[in-house]
Amino acid sequence: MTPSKPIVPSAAPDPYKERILEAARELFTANGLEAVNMYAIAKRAGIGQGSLYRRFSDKGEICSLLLRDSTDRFLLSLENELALPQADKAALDHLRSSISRIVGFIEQHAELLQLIKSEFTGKKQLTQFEHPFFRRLNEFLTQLLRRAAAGGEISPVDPQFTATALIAVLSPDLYLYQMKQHGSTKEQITDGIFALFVTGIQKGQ
Amino acid sequence: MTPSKPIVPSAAPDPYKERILEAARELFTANGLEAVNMYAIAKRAGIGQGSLYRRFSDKGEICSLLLRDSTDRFLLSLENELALPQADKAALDHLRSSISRIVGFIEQHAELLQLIKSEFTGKKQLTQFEHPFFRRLNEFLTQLLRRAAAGGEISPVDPQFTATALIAVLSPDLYLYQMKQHGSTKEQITDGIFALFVTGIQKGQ
DNA sequence: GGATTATACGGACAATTGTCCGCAAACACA
DNA sequence: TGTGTTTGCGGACAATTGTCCGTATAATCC
Repeated sequence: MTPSKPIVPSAAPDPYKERILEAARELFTANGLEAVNMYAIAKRAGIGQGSLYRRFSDKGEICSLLLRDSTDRFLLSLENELALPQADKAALDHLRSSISRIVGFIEQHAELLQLIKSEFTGKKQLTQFEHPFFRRLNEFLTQLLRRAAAGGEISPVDPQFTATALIAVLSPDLYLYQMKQHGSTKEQITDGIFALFVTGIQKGQ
Repeated sequence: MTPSKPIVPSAAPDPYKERILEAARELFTANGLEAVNMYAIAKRAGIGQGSLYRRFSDKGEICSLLLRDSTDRFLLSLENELALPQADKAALDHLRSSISRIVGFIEQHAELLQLIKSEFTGKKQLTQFEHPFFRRLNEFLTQLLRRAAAGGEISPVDPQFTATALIAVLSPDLYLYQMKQHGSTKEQITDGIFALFVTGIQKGQ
């Protein structure tokens, strides 16, 4: 039994992955996302294309992992709040503040998220909603909506569908479109979402 | 001056386009959308790849044109209703029935629309909202929402943003996801959208 | 009507993606 | 330590996309 790897699996899970991510990060920051291809990443990492594709089937997966730290921290911070004891009737306020934070996150990483999404939906026959990030976000939002429903805060909507619809509206695609085509600000977009997904489903009034 | 072409420009705008669309249609129905590539379409149409790419930069554009008849007829029928004299306070009902019809259309052409969308957003730096079909749908929905706002039927939301959000929710992506992952029916999806985009923005109650 | 310019066809070619397999290093077992 | 097995590296290669340019045909102009 070799004590180098089996004992601490997190210490060196795959040295190649690190080198690939390092190479990708360097090339991305130097040339932009679009200008970098898989061959160049393999070359830069000093490995063969086969070894690269064995780990990442496309650029989107590399970007996903580059964002992994950020997304994990972000999702965890959302999820942790969910575990805290809440005052009654606070779920909708909680939803409102979560949406604000999510829009902020989308804004911060719009370009990378957009590429991840297009690669993810392009190859594979998948929808954006099946990506781990959106899947986890969906679970979070569904739970929040269920809580609001249980507390009688909202009219009887389907929490699962509403969460998915909310994610569709929170997608980087819509964000980038509103910015580019209509010069919307982050605040305008957030308010627009509030109107539909907070005020709109609020019970009474 | 040759009297063959200039006089009736609609008679033979581009004989090649017809042959390409014909070839594509045949190959698509025979082998499915995914299995057909641009080279095969050019070969089948009996032309060079250059001539094909001069007219269609990718498969998505070919699909767009294959759907063109359907989309045109559909959008025109929506738009024509808008021109009809309406009773006051009918805009929201009109929106409701339009949503139903749009969901039906999405359902009918989900696969093609999905491919059009992914090609359109993949190459080019465009969002789905910039595709002519969604652009026109957006204008239609915006106008309907403006009318509802003018009639005091809805709370003061931004019609333009709300229309875009509605389109995000009406995208084939969400439709296919709900069907595949949650076994939703067309009716459940339609009801979910009604709750957010009709009942939700309705004024009073 | 002969010369010049414009148009556009189509296949060769470059670029990129993704796969496959020969080969070598690591491992397992006796 | 020798032998058989497994793993996985990496580059050659196939597949596909998209571009480019030599060339033929049509239009325009003396």
